Amino acid sequence: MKYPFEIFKEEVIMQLEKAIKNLYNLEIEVKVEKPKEIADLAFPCFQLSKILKKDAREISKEISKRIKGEWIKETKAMGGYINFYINVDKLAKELITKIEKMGDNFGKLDKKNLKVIVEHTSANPNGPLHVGRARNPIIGDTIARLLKFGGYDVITQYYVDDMGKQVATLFWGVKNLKEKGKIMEEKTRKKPDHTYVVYYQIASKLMEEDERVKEEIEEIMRKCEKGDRKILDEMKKIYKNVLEGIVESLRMLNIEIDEFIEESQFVLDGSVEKVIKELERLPHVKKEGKAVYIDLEPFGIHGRDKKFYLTRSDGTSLYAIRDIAYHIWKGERADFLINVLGEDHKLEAKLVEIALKLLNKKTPEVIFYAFVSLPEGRMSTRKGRVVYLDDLIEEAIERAKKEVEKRSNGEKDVEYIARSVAIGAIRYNIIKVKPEKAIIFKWEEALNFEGESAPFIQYAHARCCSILRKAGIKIEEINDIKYNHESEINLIKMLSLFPEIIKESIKTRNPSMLAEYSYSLASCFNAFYRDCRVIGSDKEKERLLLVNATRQVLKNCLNLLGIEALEEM
RNA sequence: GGGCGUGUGGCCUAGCCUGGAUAGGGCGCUGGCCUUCUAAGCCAGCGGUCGCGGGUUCGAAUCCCGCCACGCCCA
Repeated sequence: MKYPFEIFKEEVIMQLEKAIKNLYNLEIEVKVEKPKEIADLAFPCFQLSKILKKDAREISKEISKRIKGEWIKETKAMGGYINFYINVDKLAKELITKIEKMGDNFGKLDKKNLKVIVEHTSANPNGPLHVGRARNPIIGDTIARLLKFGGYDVITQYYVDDMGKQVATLFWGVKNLKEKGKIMEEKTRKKPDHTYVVYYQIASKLMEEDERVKEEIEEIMRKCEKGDRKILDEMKKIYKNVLEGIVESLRMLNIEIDEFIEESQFVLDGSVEKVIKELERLPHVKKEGKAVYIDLEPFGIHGRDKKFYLTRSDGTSLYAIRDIAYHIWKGERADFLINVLGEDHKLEAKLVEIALKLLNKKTPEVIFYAFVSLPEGRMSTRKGRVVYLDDLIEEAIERAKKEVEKRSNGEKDVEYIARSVAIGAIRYNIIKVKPEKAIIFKWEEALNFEGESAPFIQYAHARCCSILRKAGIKIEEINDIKYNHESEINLIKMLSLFPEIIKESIKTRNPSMLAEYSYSLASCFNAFYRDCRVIGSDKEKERLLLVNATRQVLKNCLNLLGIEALEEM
């Protein structure tokens, strides 16, 4: 299926290719661009100018005379550029009809029949999620929503590290501090992840100070690695509570994860052992006693150490080999894999990739994000230097509530609106910045409700709804829709770009592009709102159609961003 | 020492893959706009050597090389 702007673009390219062929007998790959305000599409003639040894201005004039098509309203030669202008009447009619007909599906791309597993969050269940890693679920969830919209079959997975140091430390803490009554539980909060993290923090501290504690925790880990079901089950009883808390936080952010995959699964079902055996047979894989490692020298990795250990000298598995087993398992269940990981996992991911390639298995595409740190440095659960996601959410709701109450007429659902605004603001502020850029957390920025923010977009959507509500009439089909005002035309053109943005942000795996578009669309609508009276004007009916189309596209944007499209604010 | 990433007005950020017209936005600041569809809005203004140096090109924020700073990592 094709959307109007796409058809226009294809027509332009076809016409250009034809004209160039006829005029100069040249076959080149034509690339058009989307200039800001000058035109709807443009073609620079400088390359041709060089080939033909002819003034670009002259070329643009010659070519532009030969261009015609049903979507192209006008072609202008300007300097060395050919500018194309879309037939707005045609666009308005076809676009608005399409939006009306497709509704929530407008912008969707054709079914691909490809299955993708998006792994995200995968935080150690030793305490609540903190803001430092909050980018992970938000990026992951938005990518998953985008891919679904783009016609892929998507499954999201959370890989639970249930046998690592963090969970072992938590487990030791609960066993020795809680059950032996060494510390009293302070129930400052209802969520279990917050009550449990205290044991983790104290146990970590004890482990640093006391060699015996360290030894006991290591013993727990060794048992896990050997696949001791009893201790794994015991540990699960504890970390499961923390995980529930994490899931609850995610749910607050409108994030649901389809599957939780436990790391221990791959030890218990023997797949880790199998992978080790397979790897041992390969070149570059060597042994040092019982410890198996990959020699990284041939792969261009020149750190201080060039050995990538997969097992310990006692033959037990290391984290990496379990990760490899997990990826093999995942790869068999999907056509491609996407992982969202913190930038601290760059090397680990590289090594897993090397191993998977050696085994001739699917490698994941990884989206790395840089950390959100505090002005005083990196966040750390262990050190207690953190801002928890739940605190951010709570504070955001608190502030949003004040804003809603200011505007309340007594009939609004203050709780619901405040919650949606708060969650929207948090999600938007994270997604609008591209993942690889480091962020320093500042409350006033994270809780911004003005300008380039979710509430701005939600507000535009609410305005659309309000107009439609007040108009109170059914929107009828109008045969010859005609828009003349500049703000109307700009809005239509902006609406027509939505499917293009979907395509591009999926292709580049960059949801910040969608965030930016949503803002531009809202902004464009605000200009229309300023300039064009809807209710009571002699163009009321066709303007209502435009408002409704805008409402729909804004809603689709917000859905993709995991933000509530509020009908009133 | 090595690898990956980032560097755009006081602060934050888009654009970089795929080079193209005066480098888009937002926050903050200054001034203005609520007797008509929600002012979480709108308008105007101030503010930029696109980290630095070189190269490629008709043309570089964008590509290449070198350097600097910051972030993450070297199990």
